[in-house]
Amino acid sequence: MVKKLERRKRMIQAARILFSEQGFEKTTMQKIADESNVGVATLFRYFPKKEDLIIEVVKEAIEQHVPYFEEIIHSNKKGIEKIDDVLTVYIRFISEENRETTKLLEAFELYTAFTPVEKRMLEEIEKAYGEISHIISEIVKEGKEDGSIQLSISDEFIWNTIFNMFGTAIKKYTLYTFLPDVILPVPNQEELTEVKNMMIHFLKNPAK
Amino acid sequence: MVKKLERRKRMIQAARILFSEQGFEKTTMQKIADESNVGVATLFRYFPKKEDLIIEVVKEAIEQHVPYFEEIIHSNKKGIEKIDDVLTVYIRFISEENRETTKLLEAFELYTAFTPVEKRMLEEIEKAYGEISHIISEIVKEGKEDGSIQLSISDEFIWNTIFNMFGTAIKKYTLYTFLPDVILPVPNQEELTEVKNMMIHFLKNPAK
Amino acid sequence: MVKKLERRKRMIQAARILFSEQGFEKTTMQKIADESNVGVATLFRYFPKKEDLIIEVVKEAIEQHVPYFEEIIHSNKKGIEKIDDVLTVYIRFISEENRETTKLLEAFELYTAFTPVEKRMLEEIEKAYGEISHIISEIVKEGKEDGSIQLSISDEFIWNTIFNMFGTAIKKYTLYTFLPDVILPVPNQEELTEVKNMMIHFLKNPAK
Amino acid sequence: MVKKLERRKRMIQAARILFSEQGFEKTTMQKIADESNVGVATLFRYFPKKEDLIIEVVKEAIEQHVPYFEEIIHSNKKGIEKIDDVLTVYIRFISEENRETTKLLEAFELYTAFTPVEKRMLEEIEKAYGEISHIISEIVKEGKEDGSIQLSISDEFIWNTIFNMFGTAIKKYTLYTFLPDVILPVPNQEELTEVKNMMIHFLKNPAK
DNA sequence: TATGAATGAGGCTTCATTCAT
DNA sequence: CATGAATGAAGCCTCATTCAT
Repeated sequence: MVKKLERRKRMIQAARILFSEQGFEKTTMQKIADESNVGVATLFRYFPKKEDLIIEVVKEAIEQHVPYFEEIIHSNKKGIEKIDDVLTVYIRFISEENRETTKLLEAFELYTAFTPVEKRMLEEIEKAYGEISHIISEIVKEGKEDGSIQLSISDEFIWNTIFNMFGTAIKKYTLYTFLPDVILPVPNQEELTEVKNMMIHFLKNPAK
Repeated sequence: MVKKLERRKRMIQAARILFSEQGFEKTTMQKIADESNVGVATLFRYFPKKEDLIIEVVKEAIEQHVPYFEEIIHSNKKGIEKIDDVLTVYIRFISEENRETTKLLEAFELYTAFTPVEKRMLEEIEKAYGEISHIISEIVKEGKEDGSIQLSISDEFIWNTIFNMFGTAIKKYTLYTFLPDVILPVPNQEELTEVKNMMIHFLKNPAK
Repeated sequence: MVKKLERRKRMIQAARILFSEQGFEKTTMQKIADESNVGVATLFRYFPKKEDLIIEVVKEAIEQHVPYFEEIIHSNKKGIEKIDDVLTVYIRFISEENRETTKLLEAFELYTAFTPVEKRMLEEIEKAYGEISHIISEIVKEGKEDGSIQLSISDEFIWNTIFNMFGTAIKKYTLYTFLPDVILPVPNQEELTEVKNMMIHFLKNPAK
Repeated sequence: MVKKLERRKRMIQAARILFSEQGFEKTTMQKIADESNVGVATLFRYFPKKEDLIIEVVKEAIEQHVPYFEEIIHSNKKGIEKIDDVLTVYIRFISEENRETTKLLEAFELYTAFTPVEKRMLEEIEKAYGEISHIISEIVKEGKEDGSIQLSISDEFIWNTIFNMFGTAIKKYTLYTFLPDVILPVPNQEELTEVKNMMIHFLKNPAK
C-alpha cells in the first residue's frame, strides 16, 4: 500500500526532473522508467498515456506552489503587505530551489501551445491553478477591506494586468537562468525586487 | 542565381509557417520540403541540419521586427514618445498580423531552454536581437538628451527591467491567444495599452 | 469446491464471448479476467497458458453441439429423415442463437492453421469432434439398415464428401453474417434449406 | 524505375509468403522487411499502414486467379463444359502450387471477421473478386444461351448457392492440407472431382 | 545541382506471464 | 488459494539524415 504510493511518487519525481531538464518531447517513457527503477510497463500501468504522466507532474508542480501563498494569506499582515509577499514569492520562483518546478510549468505552457491536449486534462491543470489565483484575489479583497489598497475600478483592472505580466515575465525567466544571456537578458533577484518595490510604492500612492 | 535565392526563401518561409503552427519538433523536414515544392535532399543541401534551418528561420523572424523600430527611431518625435511607440509596437506583436512571427520566437526560446544549441548558432540569433536592443537604447539615450525622460541612474536600471518584463510577458501571450483561457489569462490589446499608458505616465512623473 | 467449478465456468464463458467477438489474438487475458470478475493471476492458475484456455473454450463449444445430434439419433424417425434433421441443424448453426459458438469454432480452425498447437491439445479437440462424427455415421448406418438410404459404396464416399462440404461451407458463413456482402455472398437460411432439400431428394433418388 | 517496381514486388511477395505461412497478425513488418532485404522504413514508405500491405497482397492474390477463369471463358467449349472447367479450377486451388494463394485469401476472410477494415480497402478487394464473379456469371449466361444448361428460375438460385458452397468449402480445405486430419477431414482431389462430376451430372439432368 | 528513395535508430504502447502479498 | 502489481520483449510506426540517380 505504502510501497505503491512510493513507487508512484518515484515515477512522478523522476519524470519531473527529466521533463524539466529536457522538456516533454525529448524525455522518453523508457528513460523515466529506468530512472525510477521500474519497468516501462509499470510506468504505463500507472499512466496509460504519456500525456497522463505529463498532466500529473504538472499538476503536482502547481500544487507545490500553493503552500507559499497559503502561508501568506494566513499571516497577520495588512493586504498591501501580503501583496508584497506574493510578489516576493514570485521573485523567489526564479531562485535555485524553485527553478525546476517553475521551468516545468513554463515548458508545459509551450507544450499546450503546440500539442492538442484533451480538455479534461487541461481542466485538471486549471483547477490546480485556480487554487492559487483564488488565494490571490482573496488577498486583494482583504487589502481593499482593510483600506491598505485603494483602487478605482479601472485601476484595479490595470493592476490585475500588471500583476499578470509580472508573474508571466518572471516565470519565463526561470527558463533561461542557465543559459547565456543571449536570447533574453534575465534580471536578477535584486532588480526584480526593485521593480516590485516600485510597484508597491505606486500601489500605495496611486496617481491622482 | 536568383532562382537559388528564391528557393531558399521559399523553404524558409514554409518552415516558418509550419514551425509557428506546430512547433519545431512536430514539424518534419519532409513537410517543409513538400510545402516549399522542393525535394527533401535539396532542403538538406541548403540546411544540412534541421537546427540550421530553425536558426535561419528565427533569425529572419527577428530581422522582420527591426524595421518597426527603425521607423520609430527615424521619426521626429521626442524620446518619451518614441518609447511610447516602441511599447505600442510590442503590444501589436500580439495582434493577428504579427502573431505568427512572435509565436515563433517564443517557441524558439523554449527550444533553446531544452536543447543544447551550438554557440555559433546562438550568436547569430544574438546579433539579430542586438540590432533591436541597440535601437532601443539609442531611443532611451535620445530621450535623456532631449530631456523628455529624466531618470536617476538607479531608476534607469529599474525601468530597463520593467521594459524587459513588459516585452517578455507580451511575447509570451502570443502563444496562448488561440487557446482557452485556462492556463494563462491573456490580456487584450486595450488592457495592455492602459498598462503602457500608466508606465509612460509614471515615466514622465517619476515618484519623488 | 462448487465455487471453484463455478469460477472456472465463468472464466470459460467470458473467454468464449470475447473470443467470438474479437478473435483469439485480440482478446487479452486481462480482459477475460475482468469480465469473469477474477484476477489475472487466478485465470493463469486455472489455465497456465492462454492456449490452454482457448482449447478449453473450443472443446466446450463443440460439446455444446453434441446434444443437438443426440436428440436426432434418439428420435423415432427413419435414417433419411434423421439425415435431413442433421442438415437442418447445420443450417441453424448460422442462426442468431448458435452463431457465437460456430463462429468460435471457425476462428479456431484458422488459429490452428497458423499457430503450431501442441498435439496433446489438438487431440482433446479431436475427441470432442469425434463424438459428433460418430453420431452422424451411426445415423447413416441406420439409414442403410432401415433401407431409407440406398447407396453404392462409391456413392457413399461421394455423399460423405458432400456432407462434409455442406457443413464446412455453412460453418464458414457464420463468420460473415455481420459483415457486408463484399467478400463472400452468404446464403440465407431459406436458400440453404432449398439446397438441403435438393440433396435429400437426390439421396432418395440416386441417379441410375 | 524498374528497380522501384522490383522492390515493391519483392516486398509484396515476401509479405505474401509470410502471411500465408504465419497469418497476418503473427507476421511483423520487420520480418517482411528483412525478408525483402529492405529497411522497415522503406516498407512503410510503400505501405504506410500494415493494413495497406495486407490489402495489396490479397488483391494481387485474387488477381492471380483471374487468368484461370479468363482462359476458360475464352475457350470454345459449351457453357456446361465451361462450368465443369470452373469447378475443376476450384479443385486445383487446393493443390500444391495454388495452396499458398488460396490459404492467404482464407486468412484474409478471418482477418476481416475480427478486425474492422476500412471500407475503402474492402472495396478494392471487392472489385478484385468482382472480376471473377463477373466471368462466372457470363459463363452461366452462355450456358443458358447455348442450351447446355437448362434451369428454371428457382433452380438457378439453388445452383448458385451450391456453387457458392462448393467454392467456400474448397477454399477452406486449403488451410488444412498441412495439418493432421483432426479438425476437419479434408477430401482429396479425386473425391472432390467425383462430387463435381455428380454436380455436373445433375445439372445436365435436372430433377423433373 | 536537384531529387526521390532508402534507412536505422528510436519512441510509444501492449500483452502474456511471473511475483509477492 | 486469490490477486493486483510488475515487467521485458516485441510490435507498429516516424523522422532526420544519407544515397544514388
